[in-house]
Amino acid sequence: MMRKNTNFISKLREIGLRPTKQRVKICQLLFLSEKTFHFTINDLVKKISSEMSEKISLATVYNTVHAFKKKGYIKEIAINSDKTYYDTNTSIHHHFYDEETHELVDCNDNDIDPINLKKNIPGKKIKSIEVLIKIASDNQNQY
Amino acid sequence: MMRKNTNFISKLREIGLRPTKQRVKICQLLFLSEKTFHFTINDLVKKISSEMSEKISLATVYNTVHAFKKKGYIKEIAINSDKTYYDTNTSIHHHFYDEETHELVDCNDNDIDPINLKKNIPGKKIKSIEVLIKIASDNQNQY
DNA sequence: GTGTGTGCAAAAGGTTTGCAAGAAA
DNA sequence: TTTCTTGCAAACCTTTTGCACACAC
Repeated sequence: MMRKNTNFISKLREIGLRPTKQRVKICQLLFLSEKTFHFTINDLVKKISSEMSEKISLATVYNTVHAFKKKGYIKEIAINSDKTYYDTNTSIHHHFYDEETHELVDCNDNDIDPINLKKNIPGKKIKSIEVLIKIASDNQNQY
Repeated sequence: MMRKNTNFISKLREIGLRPTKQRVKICQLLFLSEKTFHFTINDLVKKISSEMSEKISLATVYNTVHAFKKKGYIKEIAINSDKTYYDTNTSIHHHFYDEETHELVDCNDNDIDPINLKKNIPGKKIKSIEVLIKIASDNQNQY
């Protein structure tokens, strides 16, 4: 436990961020568990207030999440939605998005063939390739 | 030209929408050209005000676009939560998204193999499969 | 006339920003 | 002491909503 926090402090230092207690706390919430997961800023804020007496300012949460994203510790998932979804799994993988429940589920590597892109855009570099599979109940219309 | 407008009126009637002059105008802007294109609500509003003296209320633009989407006349593209992007090309196809210019470019069918999904989620139906390829200049970092 | 659709302004929801006070180096 | 970070509130932007008036049928 102490061990973990020390790791987070190094982790933060490595990317040039001062290990403030807010950042270490957010690190714990995002990276302590083995399992990766998806979250929104709101999810994270709720998690924070359920685990701490003092709360972390919204601005700080946004700042920290942006910094982690910039450093590649987390990924943003492309979904047209009213909020931004993040993923603590930064490896290349794809998602199912349930339009009704707004739930996001990982799509296993075995479940989809690798995307084979035959075109490049001159002068441009590919930053990411994401597949989003939108799903909904079997027994209803789209709307 | 008159011919086209008459078509739009039928098109609207077919899906149970009264052909008001606002809806016909938006039809013209979206469907008159052979070429399909991508747009945001803001793009559309600007187009409207550059072509009409009277402008169409924002609420009406949103209502109309939502109605068209619901009826399958246009498609929403999953990119991120900043704004909603629409496509007048409703066929299955994928996109390049330039993170710097925020430009959206169609990915040709020949440029990418069809997505082969081997997994189903029980009780759920697949509504869409979208591939988004994020690109940026060759000569810079991600941010 | 009846029922829809439009326009306006206000509100909502998520996200960003400016700045003073506080913590880390 | 200097520089970075936090917290707060206000600002922002896109999208939604409520309601009176206007239009389509």
